[in-house]
Amino acid sequence: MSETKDKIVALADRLVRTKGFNAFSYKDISGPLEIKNAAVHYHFPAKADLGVEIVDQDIAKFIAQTNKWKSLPEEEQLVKLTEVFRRHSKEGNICLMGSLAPDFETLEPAMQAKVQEMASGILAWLTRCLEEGRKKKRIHFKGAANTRALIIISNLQASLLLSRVMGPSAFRHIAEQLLDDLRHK
Amino acid sequence: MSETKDKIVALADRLVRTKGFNAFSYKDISGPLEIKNAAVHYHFPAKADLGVEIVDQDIAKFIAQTNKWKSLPEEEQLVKLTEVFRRHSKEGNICLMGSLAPDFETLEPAMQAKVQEMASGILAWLTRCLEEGRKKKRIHFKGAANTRALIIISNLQASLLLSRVMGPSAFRHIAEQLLDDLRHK
DNA sequence: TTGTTTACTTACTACTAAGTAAGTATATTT
DNA sequence: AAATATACTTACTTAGTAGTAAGTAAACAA
Repeated sequence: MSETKDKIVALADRLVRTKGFNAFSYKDISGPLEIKNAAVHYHFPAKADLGVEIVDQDIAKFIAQTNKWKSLPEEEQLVKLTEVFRRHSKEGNICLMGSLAPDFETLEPAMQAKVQEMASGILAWLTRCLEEGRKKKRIHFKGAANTRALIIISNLQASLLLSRVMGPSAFRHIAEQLLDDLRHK
Repeated sequence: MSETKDKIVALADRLVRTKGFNAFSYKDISGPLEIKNAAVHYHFPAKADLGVEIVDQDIAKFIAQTNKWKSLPEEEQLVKLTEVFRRHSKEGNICLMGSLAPDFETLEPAMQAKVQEMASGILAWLTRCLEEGRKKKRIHFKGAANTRALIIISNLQASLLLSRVMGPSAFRHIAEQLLDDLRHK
Protein backbone atom coordinates (compact mmCIF):
# COMPACT_ATOMS: atom_id res chain seq x y z
CA MET A 1 0.00 0.00 0.00
CA SER A 2 1.23 3.48 -0.84
CA GLU A 3 2.15 5.97 1.85
CA THR A 4 -0.72 8.28 0.93
CA LYS A 5 -3.24 5.44 1.05
CA ASP A 6 -2.03 4.55 4.53
CA LYS A 7 -2.37 8.15 5.68
CA ILE A 8 -5.88 8.36 4.25
CA VAL A 9 -7.04 5.28 6.14
CA ALA A 10 -5.37 6.39 9.38
CA LEU A 11 -6.95 9.83 9.25
CA ALA A 12 -10.34 8.47 8.17
CA ASP A 13 -10.25 6.01 11.06
CA ARG A 14 -9.76 8.89 13.46
CA LEU A 15 -12.53 10.91 11.76
CA VAL A 16 -15.00 8.03 12.00
CA ARG A 17 -14.31 7.72 15.71
CA THR A 18 -14.49 11.43 16.44
CA LYS A 19 -17.20 12.70 14.06
CA GLY A 20 -18.95 9.60 12.72
CA PHE A 21 -18.89 8.02 9.26
CA ASN A 22 -21.57 10.20 7.68
CA ALA A 23 -20.32 13.38 9.31
CA PHE A 24 -16.85 13.51 7.77
CA SER A 25 -16.17 14.31 4.14
CA TYR A 26 -13.34 13.70 1.68
CA LYS A 27 -12.41 17.34 2.23
CA ASP A 28 -11.63 16.55 5.87
CA ILE A 29 -9.06 14.12 4.50
CA SER A 30 -7.70 15.97 1.46
CA GLY A 31 -7.24 19.21 3.44
CA PRO A 32 -4.93 18.04 6.26
CA LEU A 33 -3.02 15.64 3.97
CA GLU A 34 -2.59 18.44 1.42
CA ILE A 35 -3.83 16.43 -1.52
CA LYS A 36 -6.85 16.96 -3.74
CA ASN A 37 -10.32 15.59 -3.24
CA ALA A 38 -9.90 13.44 -6.37
CA ALA A 39 -6.75 11.83 -4.96
CA VAL A 40 -8.83 10.30 -2.20
CA HIS A 41 -11.28 9.04 -4.81
CA TYR A 42 -8.35 7.54 -6.72
CA HIS A 43 -7.53 5.27 -3.79
CA PHE A 44 -11.13 4.76 -2.65
CA PRO A 45 -13.58 5.35 -5.50
CA ALA A 46 -16.59 5.39 -3.17
CA LYS A 47 -16.78 6.34 0.48
CA ALA A 48 -18.02 2.84 1.30
CA ASP A 49 -14.73 1.42 -0.06
CA LEU A 50 -12.88 3.56 2.45
CA GLY A 51 -15.28 2.47 5.19
CA VAL A 52 -14.76 -1.21 4.46
CA GLU A 53 -10.98 -0.73 4.54
CA ILE A 54 -11.16 1.02 7.92
CA VAL A 55 -13.21 -1.79 9.48
CA ASP A 56 -11.00 -4.42 7.85
CA GLN A 57 -7.85 -2.93 9.34
CA ASP A 58 -9.55 -2.70 12.72
CA ILE A 59 -10.47 -6.39 12.59
CA ALA A 60 -6.87 -7.24 11.69
CA LYS A 61 -5.56 -5.13 14.59
CA PHE A 62 -7.92 -6.84 17.04
CA ILE A 63 -6.80 -10.30 15.90
CA ALA A 64 -3.14 -9.31 16.14
CA GLN A 65 -3.57 -7.94 19.65
CA THR A 66 -5.56 -10.83 21.08
CA ASN A 67 -3.02 -13.25 19.63
CA LYS A 68 -0.29 -11.53 21.61
CA TRP A 69 -2.26 -12.09 24.83
CA LYS A 70 -2.91 -15.76 24.19
CA SER A 71 -0.59 -17.11 26.88
CA LEU A 72 -1.80 -14.71 29.61
CA PRO A 73 -4.31 -15.81 32.26
CA GLU A 74 -7.85 -14.90 31.25
CA GLU A 75 -8.39 -12.14 33.78
CA GLU A 76 -5.20 -10.49 32.50
CA GLN A 77 -6.52 -10.70 28.95
CA LEU A 78 -9.61 -8.83 30.11
CA VAL A 79 -7.43 -6.14 31.68
CA LYS A 80 -5.62 -5.83 28.35
CA LEU A 81 -8.94 -5.43 26.58
CA THR A 82 -10.03 -2.60 28.87
CA GLU A 83 -6.63 -0.98 28.36
CA VAL A 84 -7.29 -0.81 24.63
CA PHE A 85 -10.52 1.02 25.36
CA ARG A 86 -8.85 3.21 27.98
CA ARG A 87 -6.32 4.35 25.39
CA HIS A 88 -9.15 5.29 23.05
CA SER A 89 -10.89 7.08 25.88
CA LYS A 90 -7.82 9.21 26.55
CA GLU A 91 -7.59 10.25 22.91
CA GLY A 92 -11.28 11.19 22.83
CA ASN A 93 -11.92 8.39 20.35
CA ILE A 94 -14.90 6.12 20.57
CA CYS A 95 -14.72 2.54 19.37
CA LEU A 96 -15.61 1.78 15.77
CA MET A 97 -18.67 -0.23 16.76
CA GLY A 98 -19.99 2.60 18.91
CA SER A 99 -19.47 5.01 16.07
CA LEU A 100 -20.87 2.88 13.23
CA ALA A 101 -23.82 1.26 15.03
CA PRO A 102 -25.96 4.42 15.24
CA ASP A 103 -25.50 5.04 11.51
CA PHE A 104 -25.88 1.34 10.70
CA GLU A 105 -29.11 1.72 8.69
CA THR A 106 -27.53 4.37 6.48
CA LEU A 107 -24.48 2.25 5.59
CA GLU A 108 -24.03 0.36 2.32
CA PRO A 109 -24.65 -3.41 2.55
CA ALA A 110 -20.94 -4.17 2.11
CA MET A 111 -20.09 -1.98 5.09
CA GLN A 112 -22.95 -3.37 7.16
CA ALA A 113 -21.59 -6.85 6.59
CA LYS A 114 -18.08 -5.79 7.65
CA VAL A 115 -19.41 -4.21 10.84
CA GLN A 116 -21.31 -7.40 11.65
CA GLU A 117 -18.14 -9.41 10.99
CA MET A 118 -16.26 -7.22 13.45
CA ALA A 119 -18.99 -7.48 16.10
CA SER A 120 -19.25 -11.25 15.96
CA GLY A 121 -15.45 -11.60 15.97
CA ILE A 122 -15.04 -9.56 19.13
CA LEU A 123 -17.95 -11.33 20.78
CA ALA A 124 -16.62 -14.79 19.93
CA TRP A 125 -13.21 -13.95 21.38
CA LEU A 126 -14.63 -12.52 24.60
CA THR A 127 -17.07 -15.41 25.04
CA ARG A 128 -14.25 -17.95 24.83
CA CYS A 129 -12.07 -15.88 27.16
CA LEU A 130 -14.85 -15.79 29.77
CA GLU A 131 -15.65 -19.49 29.41
CA GLU A 132 -12.02 -20.53 29.80
CA GLY A 133 -11.57 -18.18 32.74
CA ARG A 134 -14.62 -19.54 34.52
CA LYS A 135 -13.53 -23.12 33.90
CA LYS A 136 -10.20 -22.34 35.60
CA LYS A 137 -12.05 -20.44 38.37
CA ARG A 138 -10.11 -17.29 37.61
CA ILE A 139 -13.21 -15.37 36.56
CA HIS A 140 -16.63 -15.43 38.21
CA PHE A 141 -19.98 -14.46 36.74
CA LYS A 142 -23.58 -15.58 36.55
CA GLY A 143 -25.43 -16.72 33.42
CA ALA A 144 -24.23 -17.68 29.95
CA ALA A 145 -20.73 -16.62 28.85
CA ASN A 146 -22.23 -15.38 25.61
CA THR A 147 -24.61 -13.02 27.40
CA ARG A 148 -21.93 -11.84 29.81
CA ALA A 149 -19.69 -11.11 26.83
CA LEU A 150 -22.49 -9.03 25.29
CA ILE A 151 -22.84 -7.09 28.54
CA ILE A 152 -19.13 -6.37 28.84
CA ILE A 153 -18.74 -5.32 25.22
CA SER A 154 -21.77 -3.08 25.35
CA ASN A 155 -20.48 -1.57 28.56
CA LEU A 156 -17.05 -0.74 27.22
CA GLN A 157 -18.56 0.62 24.05
CA ALA A 158 -21.14 2.80 25.77
CA SER A 159 -18.69 3.99 28.41
CA LEU A 160 -16.68 5.69 25.67
CA LEU A 161 -19.86 7.34 24.43
CA LEU A 162 -20.89 8.44 27.92
CA SER A 163 -17.40 9.78 28.59
CA ARG A 164 -17.92 12.23 25.75
CA VAL A 165 -20.99 13.62 27.42
CA MET A 166 -20.09 13.22 31.09
CA GLY A 167 -16.32 13.50 31.14
CA PRO A 168 -13.52 10.89 31.21
CA SER A 169 -14.16 9.77 34.78
CA ALA A 170 -17.25 7.88 33.54
CA PHE A 171 -15.04 5.47 31.62
CA ARG A 172 -12.66 4.93 34.51
CA HIS A 173 -15.41 4.12 36.99
CA ILE A 174 -17.21 1.73 34.66
CA ALA A 175 -14.06 -0.15 33.62
CA GLU A 176 -12.84 -0.59 37.19
CA GLN A 177 -16.18 -1.83 38.50
CA LEU A 178 -16.54 -4.23 35.55
CA LEU A 179 -13.18 -5.87 36.24
CA ASP A 180 -13.90 -5.96 39.95
CA ASP A 181 -17.24 -7.71 39.32
CA LEU A 182 -15.50 -10.47 37.38
CA ARG A 183 -12.62 -10.96 39.81
CA HIS A 184 -14.69 -11.66 42.91
CA LYS A 185 -17.47 -14.10 43.54
CA MET B 1 -47.97 24.42 20.06
CA SER B 2 -49.45 24.04 16.59
CA GLU B 3 -50.33 20.67 15.15
CA THR B 4 -47.66 20.96 12.48
CA LYS B 5 -44.99 21.84 15.02
CA ASP B 6 -45.91 18.75 17.04
CA LYS B 7 -45.71 16.56 13.95
CA ILE B 8 -42.31 17.97 13.05
CA VAL B 9 -40.86 17.21 16.48
CA ALA B 10 -42.38 13.71 16.56
CA LEU B 11 -41.00 12.83 13.13
CA ALA B 12 -37.63 14.44 13.85
CA ASP B 13 -37.39 12.46 17.10
CA ARG B 14 -37.87 9.26 15.15
CA LEU B 15 -35.34 10.36 12.51
CA VAL B 16 -32.70 11.15 15.13
CA ARG B 17 -33.13 7.70 16.64
CA THR B 18 -33.08 5.83 13.34
CA LYS B 19 -30.63 7.83 11.20
CA GLY B 20 -28.81 10.17 13.58
CA PHE B 21 -29.02 13.93 14.00
CA ASN B 22 -26.59 14.88 11.24
CA ALA B 23 -27.88 12.25 8.83
CA PHE B 24 -31.44 13.51 8.47
CA SER B 25 -32.38 16.65 6.61
CA TYR B 26 -35.32 19.05 6.62
CA LYS B 27 -36.44 17.34 3.42
CA ASP B 28 -36.94 14.10 5.39
CA ILE B 29 -39.45 16.07 7.43
CA SER B 30 -41.10 18.30 4.82
CA GLY B 31 -41.59 15.39 2.42
CA PRO B 32 -43.66 13.00 4.59
CA LEU B 33 -45.57 15.84 6.28
CA GLU B 34 -46.33 17.34 2.85
CA ILE B 35 -45.19 20.81 3.79
CA LYS B 36 -42.37 22.89 2.35
CA ASN B 37 -38.80 23.02 3.54
CA ALA B 38 -39.28 26.63 4.64
CA ALA B 39 -42.24 25.67 6.83
CA VAL B 40 -39.88 23.62 8.99
CA HIS B 41 -37.55 26.59 9.19
CA TYR B 42 -40.49 28.75 10.20
CA HIS B 43 -41.00 26.67 13.35
CA PHE B 44 -37.33 25.88 13.93
CA PRO B 45 -35.08 28.52 12.31
CA ALA B 46 -31.93 26.42 12.76
CA LYS B 47 -31.57 22.66 12.97
CA ALA B 48 -30.10 23.05 16.46
CA ASP B 49 -33.38 24.65 17.61
CA LEU B 50 -35.19 21.51 16.52
CA GLY B 51 -32.56 19.38 18.24
CA VAL B 52 -32.94 21.21 21.53
CA GLU B 53 -36.74 20.82 21.37
CA ILE B 54 -36.42 17.06 20.77
CA VAL B 55 -34.14 16.58 23.77
CA ASP B 56 -36.31 18.86 25.92
CA GLN B 57 -39.43 16.83 25.19
CA ASP B 58 -37.52 13.64 25.91
CA ILE B 59 -36.42 14.96 29.31
CA ALA B 60 -40.01 15.91 30.09
CA LYS B 61 -41.24 12.44 29.09
CA PHE B 62 -38.64 10.77 31.32
CA ILE B 63 -39.64 12.89 34.31
CA ALA B 64 -43.34 12.17 33.71
CA GLN B 65 -42.73 8.42 33.47
CA THR B 66 -40.51 8.10 36.53
CA ASN B 67 -43.02 10.12 38.57
CA LYS B 68 -45.70 7.56 37.74
CA TRP B 69 -43.48 4.79 39.14
CA LYS B 70 -42.69 6.62 42.38
CA SER B 71 -44.73 4.38 44.67
CA LEU B 72 -43.48 1.09 43.19
CA PRO B 73 -40.74 -0.95 44.89
CA GLU B 74 -37.32 -0.10 43.46
CA GLU B 75 -36.77 -3.36 41.61
CA GLU B 76 -40.12 -2.81 39.86
CA GLN B 77 -39.04 0.66 38.85
CA LEU B 78 -35.97 -0.87 37.23
CA VAL B 79 -38.16 -3.33 35.34
CA LYS B 80 -40.22 -0.37 34.12
CA LEU B 81 -37.05 1.33 32.94
CA THR B 82 -35.94 -1.68 30.91
CA GLU B 83 -39.44 -1.89 29.47
CA VAL B 84 -39.06 1.62 28.08
CA PHE B 85 -35.89 0.50 26.35
CA ARG B 86 -37.48 -2.76 25.22
CA ARG B 87 -40.23 -0.80 23.49
CA HIS B 88 -37.63 1.25 21.66
CA SER B 89 -35.78 -1.91 20.74
CA LYS B 90 -38.91 -3.38 19.17
CA GLU B 91 -39.46 -0.28 17.06
CA GLY B 92 -35.86 -0.31 15.84
CA ASN B 93 -35.22 2.96 17.66
CA ILE B 94 -32.13 3.63 19.67
CA CYS B 95 -32.21 5.90 22.69
CA LEU B 96 -31.53 9.59 22.22
CA MET B 97 -28.30 9.45 24.22
CA GLY B 98 -26.97 6.58 22.11
CA SER B 99 -27.83 8.47 18.99
CA LEU B 100 -26.52 11.90 20.00
CA ALA B 101 -23.37 10.89 21.90
CA PRO B 102 -21.38 9.76 18.82
CA ASP B 103 -22.13 13.06 17.09
CA PHE B 104 -21.62 15.03 20.29
CA GLU B 105 -18.56 16.96 19.06
CA THR B 106 -20.41 18.12 15.96
CA LEU B 107 -23.38 19.50 17.92
CA GLU B 108 -23.94 23.17 18.73
CA PRO B 109 -23.11 24.20 22.32
CA ALA B 110 -26.79 24.68 23.16
CA MET B 111 -27.56 21.12 22.08
CA GLN B 112 -24.51 19.73 23.86
CA ALA B 113 -25.72 21.33 27.07
CA LYS B 114 -29.19 19.83 26.66
CA VAL B 115 -27.76 16.36 26.06
CA GLN B 116 -25.65 16.70 29.21
CA GLU B 117 -28.74 17.81 31.12
CA MET B 118 -30.57 14.69 29.96
CA ALA B 119 -27.65 12.40 30.85
CA SER B 120 -27.20 13.73 34.36
CA GLY B 121 -30.95 13.66 34.96
CA ILE B 122 -31.28 9.99 34.05
CA LEU B 123 -28.17 9.14 36.04
CA ALA B 124 -29.38 10.98 39.13
CA TRP B 125 -32.74 9.19 39.06
CA LEU B 126 -31.16 5.76 38.62
CA THR B 127 -28.55 6.38 41.31
CA ARG B 128 -31.25 7.25 43.85
CA CYS B 129 -33.35 4.29 42.79
CA LEU B 130 -30.41 1.92 43.33
CA GLU B 131 -29.45 3.49 46.66
CA GLU B 132 -32.98 3.27 48.03
CA GLY B 133 -33.34 -0.28 46.77
CA ARG B 134 -30.12 -1.38 48.42
CA LYS B 135 -31.07 0.29 51.67
CA LYS B 136 -34.30 -1.73 51.69
CA LYS B 137 -32.38 -4.87 50.65
CA ARG B 138 -34.54 -5.25 47.58
CA ILE B 139 -31.61 -4.71 45.20
CA HIS B 140 -28.08 -6.09 45.52
CA PHE B 141 -24.91 -4.83 43.92
CA LYS B 142 -21.27 -4.11 44.67
CA GLY B 143 -19.58 -0.70 44.64
CA ALA B 144 -20.99 2.82 44.52
CA ALA B 145 -24.58 3.36 43.42
CA ASN B 146 -23.39 6.10 41.13
CA THR B 147 -21.00 3.77 39.29
CA ARG B 148 -23.58 0.99 39.14
CA ALA B 149 -26.05 3.45 37.63
CA LEU B 150 -23.49 4.38 34.99
CA ILE B 151 -23.00 0.70 34.15
CA ILE B 152 -26.71 0.00 33.84
CA ILE B 153 -27.40 3.08 31.71
CA SER B 154 -24.48 2.38 29.42
CA ASN B 155 -25.62 -1.22 29.11
CA LEU B 156 -29.17 -0.38 28.15
CA GLN B 157 -27.97 2.26 25.75
CA ALA B 158 -25.39 0.08 24.05
CA SER B 159 -27.68 -2.92 23.92
CA LEU B 160 -29.96 -0.98 21.60
CA LEU B 161 -26.97 -0.18 19.39
CA LEU B 162 -25.75 -3.76 19.40
CA SER B 163 -29.24 -5.00 18.58
CA ARG B 164 -29.05 -3.08 15.33
CA VAL B 165 -25.95 -4.95 14.32
CA MET B 166 -26.56 -8.33 15.93
CA GLY B 167 -30.33 -8.66 15.95
CA PRO B 168 -32.97 -8.03 18.63
CA SER B 169 -32.01 -11.03 20.77
CA ALA B 170 -28.95 -9.08 21.94
CA PHE B 171 -31.16 -6.61 23.78
CA ARG B 172 -33.32 -9.32 25.37
CA HIS B 173 -30.36 -11.25 26.72
CA ILE B 174 -28.62 -8.19 28.13
CA ALA B 175 -31.72 -6.76 29.80
CA GLU B 176 -32.66 -10.07 31.43
CA GLN B 177 -29.19 -10.71 32.78
CA LEU B 178 -28.92 -7.16 34.10
CA LEU B 179 -32.14 -7.46 36.11
CA ASP B 180 -31.15 -10.92 37.31
CA ASP B 181 -27.79 -9.59 38.53
CA LEU B 182 -29.52 -6.96 40.64
CA ARG B 183 -32.20 -9.23 42.06
CA HIS B 184 -29.90 -11.85 43.58
CA LYS B 185 -26.94 -11.48 45.91
C1' DT C 1 -63.14 47.87 8.74
C1' DT C 2 -58.45 48.13 9.18
C1' DG C 3 -54.27 46.30 11.03
C1' DT C 4 -51.69 42.62 12.72
C1' DT C 5 -50.27 38.09 13.72
C1' DT C 6 -49.98 33.15 12.40
C1' DA C 7 -48.71 29.73 9.44
C1' DC C 8 -47.35 28.91 5.89
C1' DT C 9 -45.51 28.88 0.18
C1' DT C 10 -42.62 30.38 -3.65
C1' DA C 11 -38.41 31.05 -5.15
C1' DC C 12 -34.15 31.62 -4.19
C1' DT C 13 -28.81 31.84 -2.24
C1' DA C 14 -24.63 30.03 -0.73
C1' DC C 15 -22.38 26.11 0.18
C1' DT C 16 -20.89 21.37 0.58
C1' DA C 17 -21.11 16.60 -0.69
C1' DA C 18 -19.70 12.52 -3.53
C1' DG C 19 -18.09 11.34 -7.69
C1' DT C 20 -15.87 11.65 -12.60
C1' DA C 21 -13.36 12.59 -17.02
C1' DA C 22 -9.32 13.97 -18.84
C1' DG C 23 -4.78 15.46 -18.44
C1' DT C 24 0.23 15.16 -16.47
C1' DA C 25 4.58 13.97 -14.31
C1' DT C 26 7.26 10.20 -12.73
C1' DA C 27 8.76 5.76 -12.38
C1' DT C 28 8.88 0.97 -14.16
C1' DT C 29 8.81 -2.53 -17.51
C1' DT C 30 9.63 -4.42 -22.23
C1' DA D 1 13.72 4.10 -26.64
C1' DA D 2 8.82 3.22 -26.45
C1' DA D 3 4.95 1.66 -23.88
C1' DT D 4 2.69 1.28 -19.76
C1' DA D 5 1.34 1.67 -15.05
C1' DT D 6 1.19 4.59 -10.85
C1' DA D 7 -0.18 8.41 -8.39
C1' DC D 8 -1.81 11.98 -8.67
C1' DT D 9 -4.08 17.26 -10.31
C1' DT D 10 -7.34 20.22 -12.79
C1' DA D 11 -11.66 21.15 -13.62
C1' DC D 12 -15.97 19.77 -13.60
C1' DT D 13 -21.04 17.70 -12.78
C1' DT D 14 -24.83 16.40 -10.09
C1' DA D 15 -27.28 16.43 -6.18
C1' DG D 16 -28.09 17.57 -1.91
C1' DT D 17 -27.85 20.80 2.44
C1' DA D 18 -29.18 24.64 5.71
C1' DG D 19 -31.03 28.77 5.55
C1' DT D 20 -33.53 33.25 3.86
C1' DA D 21 -36.30 37.06 1.71
C1' DA D 22 -40.55 38.15 0.12
C1' DG D 23 -45.19 37.18 -0.66
C1' DT D 24 -50.02 35.29 0.67
C1' DA D 25 -54.27 33.52 2.66
C1' DA D 26 -56.82 33.10 6.75
C1' DA D 27 -57.77 34.05 11.49
C1' DC D 28 -58.01 37.34 15.05
C1' DA D 29 -57.90 41.97 17.51
C1' DA D 30 -58.62 47.04 17.85
